[in-house]
Amino acid sequence: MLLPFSIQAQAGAARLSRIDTAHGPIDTPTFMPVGTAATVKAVPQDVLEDLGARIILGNTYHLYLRPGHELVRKLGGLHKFMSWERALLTDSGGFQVFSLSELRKVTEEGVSFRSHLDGTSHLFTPERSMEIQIALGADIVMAFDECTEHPAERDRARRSMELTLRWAKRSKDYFEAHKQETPWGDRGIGTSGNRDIGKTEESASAQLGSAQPGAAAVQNLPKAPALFGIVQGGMYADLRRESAERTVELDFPGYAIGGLSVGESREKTMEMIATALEILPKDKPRYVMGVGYPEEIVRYAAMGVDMMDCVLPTRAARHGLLFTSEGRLNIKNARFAQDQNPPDVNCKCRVCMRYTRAYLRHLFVSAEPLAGILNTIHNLAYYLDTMRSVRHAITLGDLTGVLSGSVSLT
RNA sequence: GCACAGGUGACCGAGUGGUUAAUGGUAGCAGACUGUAAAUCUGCCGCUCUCAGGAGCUACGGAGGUUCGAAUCCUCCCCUGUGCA
Repeated sequence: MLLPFSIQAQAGAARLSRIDTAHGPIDTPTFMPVGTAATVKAVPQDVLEDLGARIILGNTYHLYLRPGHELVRKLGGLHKFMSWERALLTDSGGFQVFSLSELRKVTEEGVSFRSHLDGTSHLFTPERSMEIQIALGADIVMAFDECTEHPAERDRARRSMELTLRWAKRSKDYFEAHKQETPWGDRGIGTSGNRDIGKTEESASAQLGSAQPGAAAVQNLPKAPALFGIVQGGMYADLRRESAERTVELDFPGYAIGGLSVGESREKTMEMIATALEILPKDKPRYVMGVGYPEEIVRYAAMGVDMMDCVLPTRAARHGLLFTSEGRLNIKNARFAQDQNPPDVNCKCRVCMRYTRAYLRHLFVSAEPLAGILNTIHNLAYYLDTMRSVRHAITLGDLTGVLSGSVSLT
């Protein structure tokens, strides 16, 4: 089995499920912190573990340029390199087609980038992206796609979608032929020497009475990574539908919806997600890439999305924006200078349990490195707790509380 | 006391006769951030009004003066730094 996916509870369209990877289980709906350059910026790996992150992202383009995927392979793969024994998903570089649009040229063959680091030229193709992601050793590999810009004319969105479909096929062909070449190979969970990697709070409680979570799970752990296809289609519902259908025909163990949150309205984002979800198989993980604000990810989870990632909690934290149960607060604002409350009075994270807004503001205003660290830890705690409360709500069969934002995060 | 060098908006610091309310930094105030070229970027930053296009006032140590016009030139005064007594 490439990527065991078991749905344990449902509430409306939302599903509580468990994905088993060679590097541990993932309870979904899940939020995946972004660790582009083999680090979730400002957060040590052990803290990510404590916060309950089961899977984080890495980036093909960035890690290929520095330190280089062959070096990472030589050093035992990305998990070992960065000392992260839980699951990893690598983005294919498709988003950089969008974000580095000034530095690249797209052809049928692939995308040639001029490195943002030193200006040198590099050709990324679906095959190359797969090779790099396999060398890095991701548990979940993303097909190489073209993240369509917004706005895009219908014809442009269609051509982009078609290109992504052709690249998806090439990605899959190369991936299937080489997926055994990961640095971790057939090394299972048993040899990782990791702590409690096999169990999660949800799976432990959901499987009461059964064998210890780890033992049963080890049986059918994947021996190779899984490749996800990506739905594109711009902001056109019929193209999204067609993209979803034709991507499903290629048959992947999981599907992503990409090309969203690129400038369109939130209503449009929802519409595109809903459209794709109608087509994507319900018995496989469904991942919306690059979203969103806390209210948004709750919303999408309620619609049946299983996985999401976003730089927002980490980047905004480094810029002084904190997400809390009472809304967003810009910690650098003068009104917090003497505020002795924790960042979020309803949050039990290590930052909120220990520090005041006044202190965090001082750190930020003083440009102390600790400001970004503490802010990021809180924001990730808030996101991960939010998803935890969503999962809990699914087991109770009622998402109205989390959707209205009135649910406690503990 | 003498000789140099200086005194510019909260601070540092350009400008040395006219598009100068005055370049830049810093500090301050606010905003943005969605598969990370982001610990980044943007706006405001003398005062008072404003139909938001502007209008009026006050400003370059102090007081006079020259000039159509002065932060910029002249005189005196005050203050700071360095050196010599």
